[in-house]
Amino acid sequence: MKKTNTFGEHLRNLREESSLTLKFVSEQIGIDTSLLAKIERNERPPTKLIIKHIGKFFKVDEKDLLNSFLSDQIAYKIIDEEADLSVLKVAEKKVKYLKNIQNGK
Amino acid sequence: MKKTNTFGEHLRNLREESSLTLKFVSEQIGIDTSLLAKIERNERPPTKLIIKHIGKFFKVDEKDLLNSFLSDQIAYKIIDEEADLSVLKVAEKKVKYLKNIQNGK
DNA sequence: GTTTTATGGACAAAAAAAGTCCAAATTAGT
DNA sequence: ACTAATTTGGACTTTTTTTGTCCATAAAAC
Repeated sequence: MKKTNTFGEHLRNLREESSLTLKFVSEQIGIDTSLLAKIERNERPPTKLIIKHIGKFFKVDEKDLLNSFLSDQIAYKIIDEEADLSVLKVAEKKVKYLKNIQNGK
Repeated sequence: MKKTNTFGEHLRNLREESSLTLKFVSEQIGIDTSLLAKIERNERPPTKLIIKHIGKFFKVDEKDLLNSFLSDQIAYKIIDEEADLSVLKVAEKKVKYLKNIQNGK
């Protein structure tokens, strides 16, 4: 079974499994070392472009990374709004509802 | 059973049920008419402060409104990232995971 | 103990959000 | 149909947030 990790943790794992330094990876990816470090610690969000570069560099599916980051964002939002998990259920219904509207009711 | 509505739809319902105009309500709430109209049509997000004022004005629970808005945000994000609903499940796990970290593992 | 690696915070530039204004469109009232 | 009221749309300005870098300190490796 797959472990539940944050995006940053996942990224750090990828890097450490290949025994690479922040400096090296950040240079390959084209961002500052400090920024990459913060992304790994979930102190800064990655941009879509950075995610793309990460996917390419580590040869992992970009879409998976995007989804991982998206679920992080949602989780962090729930936490810092101190909201109940039930909003996720409501959100799910709304997605379906809104998609119906987009097509034809 | 309660209908699934977006925040804006809910707000519009509240206003129309009391037969009030955008102009009137927006003045009470202290924002421009145009802005309130956009919020009702989900073209602009309400700020927390605006939500507070709305709650006060219509005498509905602010917390409920905040949750309603939060689930909207999540739903819209899922839709425009074209993500699968499964990210919600992942997000749920992450919330639990992150809350554990915050306390003591 | 020196060199490499990682972290923290301050800062500047760029991007996004917030709100207003006003004009155009739609709806209601007569 | 005419007028007045209401709602919508978009352009614009100001504020706030985000993004990324730089540099100094801390920690780890050698």
